[in-house]
Amino acid sequence: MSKEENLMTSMQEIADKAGVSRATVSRVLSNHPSVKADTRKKVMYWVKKMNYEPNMIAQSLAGNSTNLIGVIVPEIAYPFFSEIIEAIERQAFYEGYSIVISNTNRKIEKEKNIIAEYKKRKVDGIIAVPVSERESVSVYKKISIPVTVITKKINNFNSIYISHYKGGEQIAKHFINSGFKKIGYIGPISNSTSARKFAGFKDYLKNQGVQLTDIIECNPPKNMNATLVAESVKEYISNKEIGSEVFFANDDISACEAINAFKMQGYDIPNDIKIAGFDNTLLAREMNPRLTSLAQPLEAIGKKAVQVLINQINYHTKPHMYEMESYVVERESTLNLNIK
Amino acid sequence: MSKEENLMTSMQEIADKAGVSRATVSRVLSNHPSVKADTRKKVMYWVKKMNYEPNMIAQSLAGNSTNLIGVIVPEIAYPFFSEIIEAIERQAFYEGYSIVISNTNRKIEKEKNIIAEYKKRKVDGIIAVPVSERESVSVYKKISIPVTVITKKINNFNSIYISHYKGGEQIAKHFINSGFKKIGYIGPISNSTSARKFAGFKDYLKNQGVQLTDIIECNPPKNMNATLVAESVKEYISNKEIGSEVFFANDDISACEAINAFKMQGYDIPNDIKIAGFDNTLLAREMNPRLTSLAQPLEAIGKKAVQVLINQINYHTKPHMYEMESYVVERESTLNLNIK
DNA sequence: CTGAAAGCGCTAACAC
DNA sequence: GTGTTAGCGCTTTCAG
Repeated sequence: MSKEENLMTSMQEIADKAGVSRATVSRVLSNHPSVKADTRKKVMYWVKKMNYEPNMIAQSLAGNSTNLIGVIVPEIAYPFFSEIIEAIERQAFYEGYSIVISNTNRKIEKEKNIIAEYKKRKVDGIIAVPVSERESVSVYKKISIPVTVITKKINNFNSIYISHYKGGEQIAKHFINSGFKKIGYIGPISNSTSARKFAGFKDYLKNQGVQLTDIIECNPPKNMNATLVAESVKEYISNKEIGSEVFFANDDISACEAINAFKMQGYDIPNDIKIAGFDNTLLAREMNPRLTSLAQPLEAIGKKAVQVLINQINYHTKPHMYEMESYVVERESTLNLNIK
Repeated sequence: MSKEENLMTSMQEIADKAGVSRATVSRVLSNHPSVKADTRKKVMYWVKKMNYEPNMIAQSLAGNSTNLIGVIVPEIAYPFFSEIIEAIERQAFYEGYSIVISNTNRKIEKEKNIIAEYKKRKVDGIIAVPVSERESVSVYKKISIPVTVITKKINNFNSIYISHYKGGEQIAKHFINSGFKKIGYIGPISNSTSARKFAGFKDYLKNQGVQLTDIIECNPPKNMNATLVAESVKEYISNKEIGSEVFFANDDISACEAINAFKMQGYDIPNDIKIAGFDNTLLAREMNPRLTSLAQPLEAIGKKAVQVLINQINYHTKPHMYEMESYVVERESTLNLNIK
């Protein structure tokens, strides 16, 4: 029990073995040019032999950088976010960073705690989906850590996002090009982000002289439990005849819920009613029928977020807005059988 | 530009303001009992006032603990894992730990890199879904970091898992109780984990005197892209008439793929063919029809994993096997309309 | 009960 | 080119 803990090979040991100073070992390891090839070789020999691995904690303390990126999302388990996270992890790993992740559950209090935690941990930067444009942002401003915002456009922050308005337009355009005349909408109509999809959708249709036949309003989902959507649909159906051939549901999960609700009332998808979703998550790919959905380039968003953040960390680049391109992925849920 | 970087309030500053030594501040902050109430108050006054936050990096270096848990999963974005991750995050946060996450993509090389990274980072412990029982485990053994394994049972490691064999049995039992006679299976029959589900399923049926009517073999999925399952199903159908009323698909994603394939061939689910999945992920809850599925208690697994790991970290507890209870969640995909 | 002092393992001027 | 010397910000004996 006496001589424990002396197991970690430290830089000093390498220095001793190689007959040089710690500084030289450090130089070799960080590829400092001014080291004689001979010395470098000697040091590397022992590094390999002793299987030396630098202690990142010590490096961080001395060097002022943790190579850690903090990631803040509302809900890790919603496929939309988990797919972005996967992309972030991939790029971060590639760039030599690790990621720490937390869930806000859309609670500003939790978000504040997370940020405080990340600050104490000295993460080099943060990639975040802010809970609230107002409250979150004021917190982000106070901390002196680079923050890159994703999926939302926030002034004075590096932001990587798609235009939800355009996304709505794209769906509308797709519907019209597919020959649909009677078009409906399922989702929130007033919550900020969701409402923008709706606005783009509605405006585009209006410009084309198309009136929305049905609007099934739902509250914005507070979490992945979207059963409210199914209920809204059911309630709507029981009060009113469906006049639409096709619906745009505000996100994939809502689309799934709506499909289930419609089916339960005897409607067949896509024969009686067609539906499109938004986000193009795993749900859209696996649903039956497979879901037409507006694809956000999740892989690209994650990758870009890391790149932009790292730039911000290293070069203090000025905030910039990166609007990514979205596109419609067509699948069976909106097959227009009349047209064919 | 001259006096940058002196912004962080350090412990020394608090000590100065409060007229005590750094040691005392440290004691106050770590709730050391032997501090006069008066002194404590004085120190806390300045801590609050200066908004002091300890530097965790320094704490880690001095104190030998990072309060970091490394999490290793095959695929962050598969709902099964992302739901566990969410549970892990919740519990870890509650216990004062942060989590760093990486994807192995089921590649042993990536896993080794991750472990090396975690080691350099001095994570206090690791929660892992090993890529391979043989190879991964030998790596885990070498590092001197507590490891808790989840979703698999590995000797000499704390393991939190369900019995896949029993899970298979439970599905079989459920089928029989539901009055099904002609039963089929879709999935791998030889890969380790998946094969155990199959074994339990098959054995239970056999004991009940039921022969499997159809076995649609698929390779174990190498990632979330399970289109191979749909192809296997299609191919099977084209060669052979389906003789089963109900199928057990090895996981939810396979069940979804199978449903899509069956539908494409004109079968209605659940009228013509019933299907059950495994894992009870988001997919099962949202699929149409909603999927009967064997539920792994994901929340419980994640929570337990954190608790067990922390115990292992603090008290060097001996490895223990924690077999969690699974259960069938019945939904529309296996509705037996003949029985009603 | 509190302070002084010795690190934790590494980096980065600054000398030689 | 390489070694010496200060730290980074905190914890923790050891005295007093």
